[in-house]
Amino acid sequence: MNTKIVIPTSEGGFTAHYSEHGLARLDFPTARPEAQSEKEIPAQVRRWHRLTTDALNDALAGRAPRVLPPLDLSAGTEFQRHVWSALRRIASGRTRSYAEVAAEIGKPRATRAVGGACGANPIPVLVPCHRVLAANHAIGGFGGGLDWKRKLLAREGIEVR
DNA sequence: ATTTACAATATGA
DNA sequence: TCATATTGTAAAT
Repeated sequence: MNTKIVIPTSEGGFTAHYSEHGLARLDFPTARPEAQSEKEIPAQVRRWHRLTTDALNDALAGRAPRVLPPLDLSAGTEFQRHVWSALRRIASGRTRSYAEVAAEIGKPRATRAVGGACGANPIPVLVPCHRVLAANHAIGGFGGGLDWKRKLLAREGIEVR
């Protein structure tokens, strides 16, 4: 049972997908606005959605969200969930290298695999995959588009060469 | 069932 | 500077 709701922000309309366990996915604004499935939005989802909206707007303003909705990461593999929880520990305005993230989850040689997990991250911004840079502080890549990564980093006051 | 490509990086030539 | 081994996934073959 899924619910899909668009979140208007200063950067465009993000699309939030909720499962029965919480926020399952967050998509960057698409050029063409998707049809919004209204139907009946469960009261619980609406509560989560308010938290998501607040958290997203805080994040886009360069502030650390004070509260996050429950995240449903059951879609990922065990390795990916480890990476994602490591990402959520990165403080706003701070960065890590792919190698550091790999070391943190106990697999220091899986740096490239970490890149793969970041690319599979279903909840960008709130799971701060954009705070992961290459070891030399180069920007690396970004699945949602490098422009987004630069913008998000700039909002947090992080300089990239 | 194998091979390839990825948002990497350390190492050795 | 360039080639390569390493690691987890997904996609292509």
